[in-house]
Amino acid sequence: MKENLGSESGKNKLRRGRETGTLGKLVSLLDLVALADGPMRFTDILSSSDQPRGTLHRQLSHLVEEGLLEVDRDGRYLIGLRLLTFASRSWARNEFRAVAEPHLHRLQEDTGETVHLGVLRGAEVIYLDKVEGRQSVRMYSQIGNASPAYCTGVGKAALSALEETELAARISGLEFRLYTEHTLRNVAELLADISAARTRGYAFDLEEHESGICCVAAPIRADDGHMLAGVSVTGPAYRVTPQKLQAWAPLVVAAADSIMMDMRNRLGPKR
Amino acid sequence: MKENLGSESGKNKLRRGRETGTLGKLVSLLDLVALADGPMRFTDILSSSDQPRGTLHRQLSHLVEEGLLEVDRDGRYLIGLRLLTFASRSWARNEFRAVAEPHLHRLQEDTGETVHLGVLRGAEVIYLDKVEGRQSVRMYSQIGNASPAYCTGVGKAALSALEETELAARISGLEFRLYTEHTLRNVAELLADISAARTRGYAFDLEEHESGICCVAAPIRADDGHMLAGVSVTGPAYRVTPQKLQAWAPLVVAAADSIMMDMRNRLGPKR
DNA sequence: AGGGCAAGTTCCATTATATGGAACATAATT
DNA sequence: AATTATGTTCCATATAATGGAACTTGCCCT
Repeated sequence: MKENLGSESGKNKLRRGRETGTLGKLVSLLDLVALADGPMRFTDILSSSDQPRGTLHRQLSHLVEEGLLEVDRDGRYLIGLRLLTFASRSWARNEFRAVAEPHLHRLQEDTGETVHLGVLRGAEVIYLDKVEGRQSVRMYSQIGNASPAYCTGVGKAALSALEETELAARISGLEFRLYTEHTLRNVAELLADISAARTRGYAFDLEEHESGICCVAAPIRADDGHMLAGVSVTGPAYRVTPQKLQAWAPLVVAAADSIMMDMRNRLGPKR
Repeated sequence: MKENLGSESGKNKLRRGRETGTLGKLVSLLDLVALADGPMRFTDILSSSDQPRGTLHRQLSHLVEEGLLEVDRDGRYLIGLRLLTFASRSWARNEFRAVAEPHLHRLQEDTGETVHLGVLRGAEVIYLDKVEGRQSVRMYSQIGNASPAYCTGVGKAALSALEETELAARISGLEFRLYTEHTLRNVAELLADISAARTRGYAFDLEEHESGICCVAAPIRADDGHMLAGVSVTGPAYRVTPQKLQAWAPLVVAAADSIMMDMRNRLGPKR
């Protein structure tokens, strides 16, 4: 019933990509529930997925049994706390994050604004850390969040570290959602912006993702380019002028380079 | 209502409780990798799980394909960032956490010490939120972390809100690991402590989980007792004397009650 | 170097597991 | 009370997972 097409020997990069059998279907369900605005009833899920009722019911039961989903007292499904526990460990033991942390704090102190660390996954940025000035409120708001690379400073900075061909492959067929009136509209605009960022060595986000929010970001090439990431300084447009962003750029680039160096020299018991 | 014990005609070979088929095995793998101290090589996993090589290889490949695991450049496996993204959404949309947040901040301001919010899952506490005073460093350190209920203030407070029979069921057969010299040693000691907490209305943790760390915690009964949780104020023993803990107790209880009330009155479109 | 050995990957017949249609239950609505 | 929407269980069948073995690859050792 599924995509059994696709050939034999050789890596088939199907557009549907995933060929992970049972797991793929279950993860799709997790995704569905995670992306919903709130708890979902059985029927909501039934109509959004194309599984028959019996099948869906068992799949959900298994996910609940494993703690990946939970059922509230009204019988509605939501993402389970077990995932939070998994993520907690993942984050706490993340070497890159740990190496970067002191540099993020220094950058925060030097600029007084919020500092972000994010890694590139495909054409998305996943935020790994965030250091704010005064208020520690909303601490988790960004961490773990995945945003399109084309409209974020960290994303564009990371993209600018890619080879031309690799870059083209990643952003081809991208859908450009207009978050604000300044959001880039298509591949051409994005390529131009990235090209500029590449020659400068850093990227800007001028209210492209969220109105009133600007940032300057620098790329981080870690693990021989196997991992691409970025660090940024972000603030409200009324306070963070283009001149300030420009002035901060060297600091951001320096922080990114320091992180890269530390990653290279990290104490490896192995390797 | 869950527990579909062995039962009918099916032949269950494995004694292992969960009967979630393929998913159960994959989640066990996730657990294995998540709990490891660092990245695991294929062989490490092979020897820790009892799967044959071919099988394990495919399972890991599927997990990687879905982003639940990742492979570093040395071919070692670690927990994938995709889980962080799932968790991020789970956390951001968690109604209980959102309702509690303002109360946590007020409690933090009133006491000047760190405030925790945790929910009870089985005999474990999963920390949902944390509000610190000055330093916002280590922000994630607790969130998502799962700790035994018997040695944490939040855990014992939540346990004290259980019915006797339910309580007995949850803590029977518990293994008591001695984290410090003050950690409770067995069910009897735990029951006595919980009994005292129940009459008081709040629980203490006097360096039972971590040396030099004390706290006072109150239980939160939400969703008609369907969900049990707790809120606590924590600090270093040299600064947080038993007298101070005692003095804070009413504040903590008040915060817990306020959260409970807010949960009851939350704007429910449904139900 | 090259021989030996461990680590990692692929293959495919067999078997276990997931599937999905339909019957069965339960709650909501009139 | 009847009707509809919603949730749950059952079981023959189709599908996907299994695991033994063959096959690479990379590393260490004399």
